[in-house]
Amino acid sequence: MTTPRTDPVTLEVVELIGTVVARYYAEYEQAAAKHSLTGAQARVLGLLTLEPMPMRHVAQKLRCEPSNITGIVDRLETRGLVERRPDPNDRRVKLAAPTKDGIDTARRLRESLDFAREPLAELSDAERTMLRDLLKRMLGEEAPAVP
Amino acid sequence: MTTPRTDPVTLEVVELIGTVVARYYAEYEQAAAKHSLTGAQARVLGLLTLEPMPMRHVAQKLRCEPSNITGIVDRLETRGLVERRPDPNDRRVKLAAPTKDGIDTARRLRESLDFAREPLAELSDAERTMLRDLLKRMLGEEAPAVP
DNA sequence: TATTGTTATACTCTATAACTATA
DNA sequence: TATAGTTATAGAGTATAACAATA
Repeated sequence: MTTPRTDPVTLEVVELIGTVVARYYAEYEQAAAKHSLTGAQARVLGLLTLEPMPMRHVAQKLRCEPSNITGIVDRLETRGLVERRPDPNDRRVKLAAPTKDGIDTARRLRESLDFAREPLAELSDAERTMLRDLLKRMLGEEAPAVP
Repeated sequence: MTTPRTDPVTLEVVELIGTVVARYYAEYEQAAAKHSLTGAQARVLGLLTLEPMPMRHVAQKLRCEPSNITGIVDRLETRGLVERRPDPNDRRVKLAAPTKDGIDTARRLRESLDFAREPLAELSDAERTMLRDLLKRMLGEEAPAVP
C-alpha cells in the first residue's frame, strides 16, 4: 500500500483530474440529452451496444441495484432502442439487446462526444502517446515507465 | 477550430479518460456517502467552503436550475452544515455559507478522496510533472509543450 | 420591469424489501 | 433453497413554470 502523496504537483494533478471529470461528465450528460436520453439511459445503451447481456450484468457493470435497470430498460424499450430477449439456456434470464435504432443512436451519441477528442488535437503525437502511457500506469494497467 | 482526431492513440486516450471519469466519479459518490452526503450535497458543500455565495451562483457553478439549490441547501441546513445569511447589499439575495461543522465535514471529505492521489504515487516526480503539463494543455491552460 | 429565491409539479434515478418464476 | 427479474415504496436530483419580495 503506497502512501498518498501530498506534494504540490500531486495536488495540482488531483485538481486537474477533478476538472477533467467535471467537464467530461457534464458534456456526456449534455450529449445524451441531445438524443433525448438521460445519462443513465445513454450508459446502458452504450454498454448493450458492445454486447447484449442479462439485466443483472448491466446492473453489475453500472454498479447499481438490479431493480433500477428494469425501469431504465423499460424506457429504452418504450422508445424502441432496446429489446428484451429470452435466454435459451435459462428461462429466468432476459437478455437486454439494442435494436437497430438503438445501435444507430448509440453510434451517433458516441461520435458527438468530442470533448475528449477535440482538446487532444492540441497535443502532438508524442504527447498523446505519453499521456496514454501515464494514464495507463495510473490506472494500474501495463505500460512502460516514462523516465 | 481543430478537427477532432481519430487515430488509434487518440481513441485509446479517450477511452482511458472515460475510465478515469467513471472511476473518479464513483469514488466521489462513495466518499460522500461515507459522510452521509449525496454527491450533489458534497459538491455544494465543497463549493461553499471555498467561498460563501448567493444561491444563484451555486446553481451557475453546478450548472443546474436555481430551484434545485433550494432543496439541496435545505437538507444541508437541516443537518447544520450550511446556513443562509442575508446579503447586506441586496435584500433579495441569500448567501449560502458553511457552518463550522460544514467546514470540518468538507475537509474530512476532501482528505478521504484518495483515489486520484494514491495511484499517482506510482509515478515518479518527473512523470507527475509531465502529466500535469499535458492535462493543463488539454484543458486549455497555459503549460509548456512537451517536445 | 427585472431579478432572487421559493414553491409546486412531474419525471428520473437510486436503494431497499417483498414478490414471481424459474433453477 | 437459491437466483433473475419485477414491483412497490421512499428519498433525492432535475427542469419547468408560477409566485412573492425586492431592486
